[in-house]
Amino acid sequence: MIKVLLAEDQGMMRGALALLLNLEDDIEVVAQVGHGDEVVDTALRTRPDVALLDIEMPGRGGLDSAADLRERLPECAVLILTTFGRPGYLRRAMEAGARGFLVKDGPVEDLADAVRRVLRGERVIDPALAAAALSTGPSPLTDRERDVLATAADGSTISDISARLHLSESTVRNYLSSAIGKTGTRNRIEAARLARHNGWL
Amino acid sequence: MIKVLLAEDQGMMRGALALLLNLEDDIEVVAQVGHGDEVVDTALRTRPDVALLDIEMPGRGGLDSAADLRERLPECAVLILTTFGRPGYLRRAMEAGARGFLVKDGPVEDLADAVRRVLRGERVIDPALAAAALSTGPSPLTDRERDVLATAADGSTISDISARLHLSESTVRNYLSSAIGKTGTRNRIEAARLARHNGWL
DNA sequence: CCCCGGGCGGGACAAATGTCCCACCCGGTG
DNA sequence: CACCGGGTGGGACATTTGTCCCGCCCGGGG
Repeated sequence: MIKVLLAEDQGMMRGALALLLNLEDDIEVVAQVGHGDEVVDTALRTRPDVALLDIEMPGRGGLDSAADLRERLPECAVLILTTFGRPGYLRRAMEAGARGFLVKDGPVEDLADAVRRVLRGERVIDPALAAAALSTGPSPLTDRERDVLATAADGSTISDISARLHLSESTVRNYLSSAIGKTGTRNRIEAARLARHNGWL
Repeated sequence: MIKVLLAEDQGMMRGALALLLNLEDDIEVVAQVGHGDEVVDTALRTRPDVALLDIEMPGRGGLDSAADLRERLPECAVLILTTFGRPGYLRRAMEAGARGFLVKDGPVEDLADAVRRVLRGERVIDPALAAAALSTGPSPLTDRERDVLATAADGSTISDISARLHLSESTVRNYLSSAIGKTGTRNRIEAARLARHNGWL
């Protein structure tokens, strides 16, 4: 029996997936969590063979949780399940030691299959997605540029950002300008959108 | 046997929900579509008792499809199922003649229950959501303000917007300024975010 | 008939944004 | 040691954005 931990914040999705996996007679969902902060604790308690992690979760995200699990429970295979096949997400998932990366667009049948395959040690990745990730390349942004861009994304002004990040307004300007330049966009909004689309935030 | 049409673009979600509903012994999913444009045609062909519609779908969205169904197949009850409980969505859903409005956050058990209840003629709406929709009020934006704000949301400059909407730059400026004023925000980014959050776009 | 709101546009102005310089500090690397 | 990239800031400047006027046209309601 394959023991699975399911981490997904959307209740209906979580419940439906759990039900679906439990229908398989070699799979058992031993734990469900709806918040990123509960992943590691629950995993340590329930010792799953596979952790199925959503990326966009409140609290500690799926990618960070994956890295945590890698460290605290290395025998547990991590399978990322996400809405968005962003290149940067895939890259970070691999760096965090995930064994598989599944997008929610695909057919349900893929899911149980992917669980079995990561447990056998296989890597489960959509080839088209892998190609996209490689062709997009890694993020060109430095840490600070990423911070500033992420903070700017909600409509904050320069002075808002400088206050929140404890930087001078000049510095914020410079980082924004440089992020805009590196992303080849025309203003902070386009830059933030592109960075988000590529999974760089 | 309750015949259900399921419209949802995310493959895994659609499959899981269909499977879940089919487990109920008084419910049968007679059709599944992953694109808004197929809703009405499929409904006319399969004559479902209840249409379960996602709002964010490629092609014709769930709200527009709901209105279409109301007209073309009035005996079919519409149940909206959405990720975001935006006040404006709920308002528009009701105006489009939907009989229920469910958010995907809730427990799976709610789903089959909601299907049965809308079929009995009941209205299924989360009371907290209804209160939020009423307290938020209807959109203060005029049609043009909405168009301009929606076009501005992706980082377009004034001249981009004016070109795309066949308006002069002055007019675009004026609409943006007025939308910013009405939303009580400080710039187009905040205005667009607030409008989107409230389901006004 | 008058008024009002909405669509459309012009002009002038202030504020915010984006660009391109400059400078300094620091840690790592050849 | 010299160099380089990253983090941090300043200053000057052009462009864009946002605001507040103004005007015109139209249709609907009192």
